[in-house]
Amino acid sequence: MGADLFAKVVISDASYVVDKLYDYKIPEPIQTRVKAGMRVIIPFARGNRKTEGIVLATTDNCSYENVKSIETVLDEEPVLNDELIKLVVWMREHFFCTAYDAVKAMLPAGLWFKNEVVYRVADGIDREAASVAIRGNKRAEAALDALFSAGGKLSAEELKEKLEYDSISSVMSSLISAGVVVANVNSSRRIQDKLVNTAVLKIKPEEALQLSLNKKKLAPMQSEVLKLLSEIGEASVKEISYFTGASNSVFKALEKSGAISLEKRESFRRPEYFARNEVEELFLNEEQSKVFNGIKKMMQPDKADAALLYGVTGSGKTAVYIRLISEVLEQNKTALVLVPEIALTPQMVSIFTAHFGDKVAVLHSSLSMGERYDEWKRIYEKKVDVVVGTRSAVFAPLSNLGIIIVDEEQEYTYKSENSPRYHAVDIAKYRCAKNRCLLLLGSATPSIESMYNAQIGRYHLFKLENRYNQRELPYVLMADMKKELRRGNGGSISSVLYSELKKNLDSGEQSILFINRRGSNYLVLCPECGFVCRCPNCSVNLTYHSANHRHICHYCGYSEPAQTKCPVCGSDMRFTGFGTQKVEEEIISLFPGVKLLRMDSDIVTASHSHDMILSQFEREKVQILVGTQMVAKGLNFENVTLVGVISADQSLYASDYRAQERTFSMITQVVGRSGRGNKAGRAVIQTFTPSNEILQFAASQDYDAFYKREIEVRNILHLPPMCDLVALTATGEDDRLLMRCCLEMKAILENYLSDQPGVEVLGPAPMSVFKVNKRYRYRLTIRCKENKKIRSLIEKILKYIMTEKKYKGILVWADINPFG
DNA sequence: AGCACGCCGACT
DNA sequence: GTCGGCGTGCTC
Repeated sequence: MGADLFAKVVISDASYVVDKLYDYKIPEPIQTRVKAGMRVIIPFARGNRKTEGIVLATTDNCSYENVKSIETVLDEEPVLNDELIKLVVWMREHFFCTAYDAVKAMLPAGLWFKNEVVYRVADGIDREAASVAIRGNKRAEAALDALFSAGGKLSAEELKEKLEYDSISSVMSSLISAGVVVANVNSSRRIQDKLVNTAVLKIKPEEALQLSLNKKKLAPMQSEVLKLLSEIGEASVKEISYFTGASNSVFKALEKSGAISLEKRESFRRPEYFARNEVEELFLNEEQSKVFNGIKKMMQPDKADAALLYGVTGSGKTAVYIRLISEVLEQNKTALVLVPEIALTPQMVSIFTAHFGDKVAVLHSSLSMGERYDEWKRIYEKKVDVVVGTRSAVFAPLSNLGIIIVDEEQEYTYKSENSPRYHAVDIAKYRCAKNRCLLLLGSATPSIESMYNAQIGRYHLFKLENRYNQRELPYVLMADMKKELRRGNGGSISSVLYSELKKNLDSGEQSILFINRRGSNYLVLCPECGFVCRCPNCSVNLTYHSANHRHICHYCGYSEPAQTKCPVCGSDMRFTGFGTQKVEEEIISLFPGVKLLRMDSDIVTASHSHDMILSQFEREKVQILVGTQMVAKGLNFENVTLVGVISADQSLYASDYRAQERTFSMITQVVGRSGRGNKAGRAVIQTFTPSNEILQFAASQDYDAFYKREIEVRNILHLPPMCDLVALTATGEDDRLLMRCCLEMKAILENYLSDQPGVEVLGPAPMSVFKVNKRYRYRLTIRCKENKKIRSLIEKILKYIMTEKKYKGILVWADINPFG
């Protein structure tokens, strides 16, 4: 008898309140199989319902008396390594999520298990014997009827459907304890490993060649196949058939003769990227070389460090990244590159695949589940050294990390909006510290936080201040929309933008118009009585969508047929707003016959991808491209010499403290799209407040002045990076109860934090969209320097609200430094 | 959060 | 006796 072994397990469906480590005994027969990082099925709670969990550690002692045993092991190999297991625990404490929230963020969905409880009639029990055992319980009889009529076996889902009552668990557990029924868990994965039938040469290549030439002994097709295999050793049956025309019987015959064997080999589903055959030689200019050498010097073995690379748009940050990664690979280490949104930066992917070929894995949201899973597996199996991906790729199971690069680190897409509410840069920092490697943040407009860290010496700062090939920055014009209005132009195109567009149409150069708003938004209102169509579930106005002629709520998805008459006074309703569609219509009426393309979330669907629209724009020399956020990033077209920002104001005067920063960054990016070729670029920014300081800084592309002003504001108003803002958001259907709940949370916070200097609790404030899906939303904001004491207080408050009966129906969550 | 368990009243 | 409703407290 070996010594007892125990596992520390976290449970998949545990709520935040009961989420902790549970001890389970590892039964003797599976003791050698169970390792930390493997998922298991365990009995949990009083009903011993079969639950998925993951082993975080194994020990040889256990202080808990009534310890239960692991039932089955789901994985053959750990799916999380030691580093990621530690990260799970860290995330749980820092982001107020359950351990399994963190686990799920790390694993591709294709690897998740679907655990289905299946009930089966116990061996040797017939219908009569079952009745006797349960002595006439009506519900149990009904369940037995259903079970027997289905042939003795039903999943919990199927059984629930057949019975008229919801809670089958108590009935089923009584049947199980009566020995009439047994329950099993059927764990299946949504994505299976893809296996390909492969022909493998089993004799020496020379021998195979010899044999293939012996036409008397061998059928012609067999000889063809052997000849091919003598050159390449092995290939998939499908490929060989394609080249030779050989049928299945040919392979069977060859296998029988012992010349080849047919084996199932693992294959990887990979998306196709536009093949870029020529790998451009990377020449770094003097400035780039200096930066490259500086950063390279920071990459000392076994040294964690961080750097910020501030490089103006078009200064060639990517070339520096590539050279640094090559350097890392030479040291036999791996590299992780995060990008804000791959679909918007296809160029970036093609550059990386061109340079590192099959050594790169790409992870992003538009991959199919199978592709995503296989890319993950290639990383896990150490088949790749470089990973390029969006937010969740920060969890890529690369071992031996040498560098993590976060490109355009200020982008909001790095912050997760759902639990776990992490920021990819924070995770990257953690991983770099643990792996003792370099964190490199790159940006044309660094976040105020990162630049501050650079200023106080926490990050090394590197600058690329010149555009590649000394290209000039675009010349920026401001259009005063107030003046336009006074002159009687109520449209969305100012006279300045009009004349610049005209110039480009005449010279055959292309223009991009940027609308900082989603989709084809039209506010629907009555011009007579002022009635506005509003969502019945949320406190927002509905917008008109021409695609389906309906009014739609952008928060909950509610929609109704478009109304043409005002329901209050009967007048004709009017659509107003700066949607892409409206701008499109205006352009067409201003420039009849113009070639124009629109790009927004309505147009960009599965059938019309970004790539297709953009390549059409380039190929057909479309004169004007009108679009939302999508046109702001990464596009690189030589013939674009004019960019127009239709309205800078909505974004600039948004209510959160990051609005200025976001607007500056957005305008800088958009303006950078202009003049990427030999011709100089222009940009027009339309605004009602042309004297606004931030817009002035953006127009002159003066990041330093912008930073100086913004950090002063943050200092005076006590905002990040001078402190942290921890948000406690609560939602509920009962407005007054919700308010009471928030006030109690505030009182608890103030009471326990009174000894902490400089800590302040703000709110409760209604969220900018006060009501979503019939639920009201308030937020408390704690202004503090986040620390262990505050975190544990917040954890206690969350647990208290979640379990307190009087607050039934209220949901609360915490978010450190939320975006918006 | 589930969900078993225990207590209690109603009904056959 | 048996059924179902609801309050209580635990989850290795």
